Amino acid sequence: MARFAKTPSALLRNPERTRKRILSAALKEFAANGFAGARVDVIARRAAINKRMLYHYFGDKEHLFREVLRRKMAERQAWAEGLSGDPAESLSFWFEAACKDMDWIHLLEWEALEGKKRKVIDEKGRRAAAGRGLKRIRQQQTRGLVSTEFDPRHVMLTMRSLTMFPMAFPQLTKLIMGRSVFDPRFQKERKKFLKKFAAAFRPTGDHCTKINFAN
Amino acid sequence: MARFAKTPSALLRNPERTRKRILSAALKEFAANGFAGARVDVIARRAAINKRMLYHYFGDKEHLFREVLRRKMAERQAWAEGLSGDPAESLSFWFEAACKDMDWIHLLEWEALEGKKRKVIDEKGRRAAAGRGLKRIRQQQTRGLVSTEFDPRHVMLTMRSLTMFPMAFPQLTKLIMGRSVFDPRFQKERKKFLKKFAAAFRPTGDHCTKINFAN
DNA sequence: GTTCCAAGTAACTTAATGGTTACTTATTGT
DNA sequence: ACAATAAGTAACCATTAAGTTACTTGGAAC
Repeated sequence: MARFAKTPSALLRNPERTRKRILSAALKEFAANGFAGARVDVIARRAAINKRMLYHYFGDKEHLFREVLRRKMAERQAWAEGLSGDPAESLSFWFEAACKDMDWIHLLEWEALEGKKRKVIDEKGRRAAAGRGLKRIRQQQTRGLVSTEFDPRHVMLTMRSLTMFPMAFPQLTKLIMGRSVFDPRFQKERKKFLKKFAAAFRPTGDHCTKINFAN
Repeated sequence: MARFAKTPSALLRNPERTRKRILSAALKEFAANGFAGARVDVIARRAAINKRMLYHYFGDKEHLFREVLRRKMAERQAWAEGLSGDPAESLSFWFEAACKDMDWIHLLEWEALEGKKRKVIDEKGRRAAAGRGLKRIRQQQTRGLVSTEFDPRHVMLTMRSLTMFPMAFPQLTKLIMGRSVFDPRFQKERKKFLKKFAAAFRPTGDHCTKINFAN
């Protein structure tokens, strides 16, 4: 039962460590190359494990892929729950999140491109998460922070668009902005822009009253 | 010189037709599967030509890919020049364009994901096209149709985001909207939303005067 | 009409890659 | 102590897919 000191833990068998190594290597590889482009041997090499172990733990490439996605999904969903739903805040938050976690953006992008065959992963959970997001937007509408002119679904889709697009299409962003999407100056400017632009979601009717009300 | 009627043209040698067949089959295959995922044999089969001809005309897979991209780029750039730069109009136009030409969206998406190694195709031409777009936006600013509060580059990036995102991430759109991105109802609703939302770009300050002016 | 090159075909080579076989070694429950 | 099982390794296999070799044929120029 007890593990003796003479056995240097780094060299001994350690299923947990092996699993983790495989998963994190796989995340990088799948994010960088998609499912079809990912190389099982590369994952094994980067995880510093024998390729056979990968099949031992995960069955095959497909299952490994799904497991990687599942974990990212869960991480991300949890990550999002603390949000108020105020556009100005949400936009900044999600934009920053996208900047910090390119792997996530890439996985979604690969899913969009390769996923026509494969069924959507964790559809139930994601639909539920989307539902909670919509609810938060509706709350903001009743509080007068988001215009009731807009369908909450369209608001949400729009916010996703604004926050994810630059990282999803870095080459277009570079062409338009003249700066790399990773350039901190771009990120700062963009955040500032989004803050201003968030006003677009606020109630602003034909009558001046609403504007004054919003502030 | 003269071609005789007895030779049924469909069966005879015809370099032009062969090239075109290869290119259009390649477009479909690359758009659907990216560079790494595309299968040369599939392209050949779909083009109803011998695989060897593909190498005869285009050298290798890589060159064929670049040629396909180049052509789409050119087509698309030409396609865009007739635009005024008015947000309401542009948003509708580009959104509709995205709906109608999913291949284009996909190619850009593949470029974003796979293009880290490969250098950007036709960078000069695209940068120039972007520059012309920015100019149009600046014109709209001086005409008072777009707020001078916003950096034209950010306006452009925002407009691209709004118009391309749903098609680029159909699975997210489906999760949020509850409808397929191909559902005509979605497309119609979205166009209506974008039309309203275009107001976000119009000048609208802290003073009521501008709102009245905008309408 | 004969020569010559582009257009076209079929069969092959080579390398990569997902997955497996057959084996050894550590750990653990009894 | 000792099966039984889980963790781990190395070499192998089957398939696939990009690219080639070696060849034939149409047709335009002279």
